[in-house]
Amino acid sequence: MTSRRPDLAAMIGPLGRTLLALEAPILEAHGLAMWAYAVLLNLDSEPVRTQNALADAIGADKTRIIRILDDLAARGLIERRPDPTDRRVRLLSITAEGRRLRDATQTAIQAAENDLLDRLTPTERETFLTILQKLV
Amino acid sequence: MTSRRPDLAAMIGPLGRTLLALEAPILEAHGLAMWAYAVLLNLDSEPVRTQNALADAIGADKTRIIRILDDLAARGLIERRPDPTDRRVRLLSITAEGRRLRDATQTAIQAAENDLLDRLTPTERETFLTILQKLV
DNA sequence: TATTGTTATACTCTATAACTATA
DNA sequence: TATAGTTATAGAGTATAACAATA
Repeated sequence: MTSRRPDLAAMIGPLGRTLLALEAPILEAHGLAMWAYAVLLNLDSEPVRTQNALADAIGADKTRIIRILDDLAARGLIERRPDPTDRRVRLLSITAEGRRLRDATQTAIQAAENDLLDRLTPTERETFLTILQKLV
Repeated sequence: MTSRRPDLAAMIGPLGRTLLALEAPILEAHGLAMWAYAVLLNLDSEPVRTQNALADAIGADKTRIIRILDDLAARGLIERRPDPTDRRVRLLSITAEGRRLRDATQTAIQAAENDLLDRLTPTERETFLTILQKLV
């Protein structure tokens, strides 16, 4: 017997597109491409070893993030230096300015997302976010 | 003060990719491309007037679905005939065979999705689906 | 020989613009 | 003139394969 619910993907897909459309102008206003923002989000205090690992972490592919890292480094938002112990690998870290930009952008984005989440009751909202984290 | 939650998009995005990867082999096994499946899902008993409307409904663009409709029609899964009252527009309807294929595919997909949803308690699962529908 | 990062290339997906046929 | 559908083309995004440096 079919459960007769909408497909999960049929809901997640459009929701994702909505969020993307919501973020696009905010990202542009902050001078960040989507993947650049994803990179900044995944660079925290501790440096990330290997660009490969970073690419995996954000669901991209290693060849794709190179241009993005070039740009971010050129703008002083991240630092990319060779690992002294293995000069093949690059240690990636976010700079103070990068962190500032990332946080400002995130604040704006989450504010926009909150407008959407306001359709939910506070409990629903809490539950939804918890479950999402559980699924991802 | 920042809420310090992960961005909604940062969770929906990867979840969407996961679902896509989950569906890909199932869709292929049933001989359906992703957008073709989306079309079949949105065609129910009542015919859809204008391809434009259908494209909007699935978040695609009118030029994109034409090839897909051609293919589906050639395979007898949908019917596309001119509206007698305005011969510019096409009336789109799903055939019995199309419905059969769509339902079989959906059953398989939802079964796969259920494996993922099994990480949740029954109540969480219920709430999650309800909230998702509310947001989309 | 294997691995990290890089570059160049090919491929897919999507959007834009121009065309037709109807109205 | 405006609209539905179509086609052709260009552009963006992504993946594949080959390369250099290091281990």
